[in-house]
Amino acid sequence: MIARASQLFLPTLREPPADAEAASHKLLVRGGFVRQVGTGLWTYLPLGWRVHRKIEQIVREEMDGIGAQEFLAPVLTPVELWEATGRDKIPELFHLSDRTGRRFILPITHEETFTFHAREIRSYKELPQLWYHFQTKDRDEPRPRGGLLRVREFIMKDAYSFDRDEESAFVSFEKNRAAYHRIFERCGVEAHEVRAESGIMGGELTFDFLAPSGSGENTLVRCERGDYAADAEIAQGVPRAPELPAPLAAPEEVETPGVATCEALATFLGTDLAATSKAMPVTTDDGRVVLALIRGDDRLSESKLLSALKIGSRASTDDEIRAAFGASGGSLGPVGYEGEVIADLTLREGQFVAGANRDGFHLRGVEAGRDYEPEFADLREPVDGDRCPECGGALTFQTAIEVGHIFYFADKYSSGLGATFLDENGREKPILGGSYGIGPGRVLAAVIEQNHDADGIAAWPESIAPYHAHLVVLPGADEIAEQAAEALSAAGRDVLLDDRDQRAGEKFADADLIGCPIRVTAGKKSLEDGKVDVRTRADGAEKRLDVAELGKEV
RNA sequence: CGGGGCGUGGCGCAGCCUGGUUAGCGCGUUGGUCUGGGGGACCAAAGGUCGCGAGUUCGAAUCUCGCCGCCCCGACCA
Repeated sequence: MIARASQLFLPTLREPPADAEAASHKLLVRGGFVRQVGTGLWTYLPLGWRVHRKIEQIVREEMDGIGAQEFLAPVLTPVELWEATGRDKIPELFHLSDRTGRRFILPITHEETFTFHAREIRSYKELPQLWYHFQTKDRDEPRPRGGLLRVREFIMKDAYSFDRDEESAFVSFEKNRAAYHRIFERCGVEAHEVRAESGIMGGELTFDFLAPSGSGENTLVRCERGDYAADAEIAQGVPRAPELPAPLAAPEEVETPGVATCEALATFLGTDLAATSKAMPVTTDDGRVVLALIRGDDRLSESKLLSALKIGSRASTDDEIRAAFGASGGSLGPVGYEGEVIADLTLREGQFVAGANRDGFHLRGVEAGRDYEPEFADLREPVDGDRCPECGGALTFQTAIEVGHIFYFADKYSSGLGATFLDENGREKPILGGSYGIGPGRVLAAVIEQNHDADGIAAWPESIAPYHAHLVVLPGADEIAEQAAEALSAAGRDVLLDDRDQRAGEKFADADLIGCPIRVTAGKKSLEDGKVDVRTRADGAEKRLDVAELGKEV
């Protein structure tokens, strides 16, 4: 097809909006792909919507390819469905009422609605089922940010699988997982599957797809050799080995006046910082004071602590610490502490310096299992310099965007909503479910984050480009430009024919900005030899081609 | 929700501290002339409740208070 720029609403800007920071945010606005309506609320302009739709189509083809059936469920949802699963308390939900006072919510995902429909499934003979739709999600986000990176309203492709047993559910899960890899591949976005945080729930099977990006809210940790990838919130890096002093037969108290941090302690004693331990008392939501113990050179990962304790917690107050330990922060340690101690795995072997629970004193030679009995868990934040837990290779850290998420949740929704089936033996069982989400808008933003330069988007992958070719028409070359456009269009290419009455420089700048994979220029030179210049946006390679060859060559 | 910042023609900004003629500048827009392969030049023009509301004052874009909106950091994130 051929679109004429002179007739499009294509408001490109020379300067990025003052409040934009993320590259994708700046370029999407400058290139006339999107415009902001309010915080976290965006309109896709025609150019942006074309990209969105192309991404949708790829997702649709891959979902259909694994036997998924496309639905369309409503946004406005009776609150009773959400009360049935207990999710009506989620703070991100928008609530509203109709004129008679009936209450509704705007869904953040559609598990309830699809499980509601799954109640029509009566027999094991109707299973498995895999359903999906593209539908608007609304979320009362505490802080939308970064243009399209985190928004309050967006379209998501969400799919729901319904199976009779775990074995079957696992097959459904694997199908979706494989489809996701194909989707990101086809969209030209680099995305890595990582095991995601299971949080307090635990036991659930969940993977994120993270796209490395200049801006984002996740940190992707990967092994340089490609055999390990995880979100930093759960990644298990292997830290360097500490230089431990000669072991002692029993802990030995040393006076450490005025030493309040591990750094000061290591300096004072002349030991390796990694040979000290850091005591971080936390108070759980149910009021217990738990001593979290990590190596002196590490930072406590709050997400890992949450997973380990299976309950929320906060740093204990000075008063709570004094009451529990009889000492103040800076001199705390596990030895002699009556409460729970949860220690990082790095402290399992060896002797470390720890607080003595006596102000101004520490203990040398403290050994887990001998001097205190902790529960062990992975509690440390991985850091640059850690080694791969699989192979010992170097780990790299990259900020990333979560572009997809797959989740197996068993009967979590079907039990609340009463979605059951009868098996061969006539026994009623809960249907087992999983959900699979992709945000096309985030994919779109991720592609730009991964493909841009000083001039603009460099370039859209062929598969999702708003147009395949940006045809720059210079004065006098209208006729040959039309022929070139026809040739490209006949070959199945989408053509943006830039027939605006603008300077050459502006058209070239806009072409670079918008980032179609190739730029075709018809100008004065074309009038002499009937050829046009074809330039590849990604690498700047340029060649002159006969109009007749265009369809074949490009 | 805590911290920081911003709000002035379509876009990007100055003016505010130290109140005082018709509120400026660049880009863009409209008309015109010349131009024409990397955001060209010149001429003319249109376009602004200075976020909203109170207050102080003879007088408020400017000072005070309140509210709203937007951005960034943090908390949070099914």
